[in-house]
Amino acid sequence: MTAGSPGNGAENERDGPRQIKSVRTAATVIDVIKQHQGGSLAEISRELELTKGTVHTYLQTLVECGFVTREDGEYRLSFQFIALGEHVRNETDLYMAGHNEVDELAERTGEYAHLIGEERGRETVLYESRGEFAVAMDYHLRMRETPQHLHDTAAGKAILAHVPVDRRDEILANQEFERQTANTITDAAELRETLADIRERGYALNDEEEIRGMRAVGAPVLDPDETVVGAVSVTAPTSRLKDERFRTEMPERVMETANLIEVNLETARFDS
Amino acid sequence: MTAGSPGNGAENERDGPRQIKSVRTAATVIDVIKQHQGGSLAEISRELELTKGTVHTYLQTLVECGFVTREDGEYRLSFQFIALGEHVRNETDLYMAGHNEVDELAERTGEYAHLIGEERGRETVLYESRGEFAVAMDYHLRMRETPQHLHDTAAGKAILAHVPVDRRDEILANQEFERQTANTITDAAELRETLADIRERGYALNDEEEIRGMRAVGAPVLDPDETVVGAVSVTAPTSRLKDERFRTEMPERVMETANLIEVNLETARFDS
DNA sequence: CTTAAAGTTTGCAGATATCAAATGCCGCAG
DNA sequence: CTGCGGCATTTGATATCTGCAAACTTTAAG
Repeated sequence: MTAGSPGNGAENERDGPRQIKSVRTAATVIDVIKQHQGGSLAEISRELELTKGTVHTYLQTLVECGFVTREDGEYRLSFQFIALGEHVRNETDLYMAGHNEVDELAERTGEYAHLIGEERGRETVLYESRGEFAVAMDYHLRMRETPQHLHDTAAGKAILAHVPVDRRDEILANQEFERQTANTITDAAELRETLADIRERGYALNDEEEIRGMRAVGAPVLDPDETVVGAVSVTAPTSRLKDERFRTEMPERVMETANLIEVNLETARFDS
Repeated sequence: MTAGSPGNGAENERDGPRQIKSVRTAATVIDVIKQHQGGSLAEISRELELTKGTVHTYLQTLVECGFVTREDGEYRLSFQFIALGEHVRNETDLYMAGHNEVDELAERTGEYAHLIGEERGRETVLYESRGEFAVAMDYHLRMRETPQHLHDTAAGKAILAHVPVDRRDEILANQEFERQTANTITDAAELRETLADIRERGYALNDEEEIRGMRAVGAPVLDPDETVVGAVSVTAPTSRLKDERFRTEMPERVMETANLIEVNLETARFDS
């Protein structure tokens, strides 16, 4: 090797900092298993373009580490991830400060209420509470299984509106605004305007921008020093969320909850 | 090296199948971050007995892969784990077939109800539902954050009782029965007897064996072909769960729920 | 019984983790 | 302002590990 690239065999990763190639590969293996919802050695190795022998070694390792299990010839992600997820949740101040308030919000509104966290420009559902009128939906399965973009949900827009400008620009630059419905905002300029409004009013609306027939109202949760730590939202069918209720009543409720959570965050210290 | 061991530098792993060392290391890094609830590079490398340079490379990689995030100098496990956990949950037939029934059970009894899955001889909480009398407890945090042993919970014993003998022996051989309270069964012979009873009656009791002051009743969930896939349980303070209610009424309720879930498992196909 | 596909093991050569040490980057004390 | 100490980052060199090819075993199918 002509020593041009950094000691590493970095061909794809543009000379970024040095990394452990095997760990990248292992992460890909996990991802393939996730996408395919489990699979055989042959399937996985075909997908990865690595020899069966190699993939076999990776799977042995991942099983041994407890990330993957094998059941009648099929490899699947193990329950360990459920436990780890729970651990991360309980470590997250926003969750500890907010889940009871979100329960309350769901109860008072009768609809779905969500507590949303942000990381790397994506949103993750930290908690979901279902009010009595909220019917079981599959919609949230998808959004809970992978961190989602921020441009097409009420909570996401609420967060985006309160992120420091430089970081916001970075986030927006690094993703396309995928169109989900006819109402999805896909234009950067338009989104920026909306975000300015949201910042002024203190809440965000989602008018069937993510899912047809569903509206949502979201409000940011801010740190004492005005940093966004996440958002709260309520989601309901358009038929139950319109006019006054959509534009006045629900925003007030949601902002109230967000405020309560902010207070909890300031008062209680969740450090162990 | 005298080429005695298999190509690998396996010094600790008794010549088991070949594994990827870096992946093992990465798993250890994740574990250390989990244990310490986040930490700086210096802390982590001290703990691991690897140079800072090396650990730095690992952390770069894990951040890049989305498993770890960095926030003001502290590394933490990322929200990705929450999403992955959710994914695994939704992939699990027992969860899909059981969580509504467990909600129902919690509502009817007013207590905590749990849906438990088993993997590698450990139990994982797949779902928890809180009835109206069940007070918030911290107890479940610990048990939800790491797969637990099976000998000291009602659900665990219910599962253990219905696992094929050879596997049961293997599980019991590979773990000590850690004493949690004065009532914990720590004697293998005694445990075997109890398990025989459980198999006969169809339910398991936990009489302050895991936590002082708490009792529980658990019943196994079986496949069409009699394989255990998990268990259901109800947990309550001893003061609210005694005499008839503990020994007759609650076992019936819990078994009924377990049965309903079995029916759901048979009827519905959850393959995507 | 034959054949094919999937899974497992192994030797080898080249790629790559790991270390030590240099460098850069704070914040703190004087 | 200066120098010190801890932490984070980068780098070159080399012993080690990874990944392939290919043999071998097992399982499923015809």
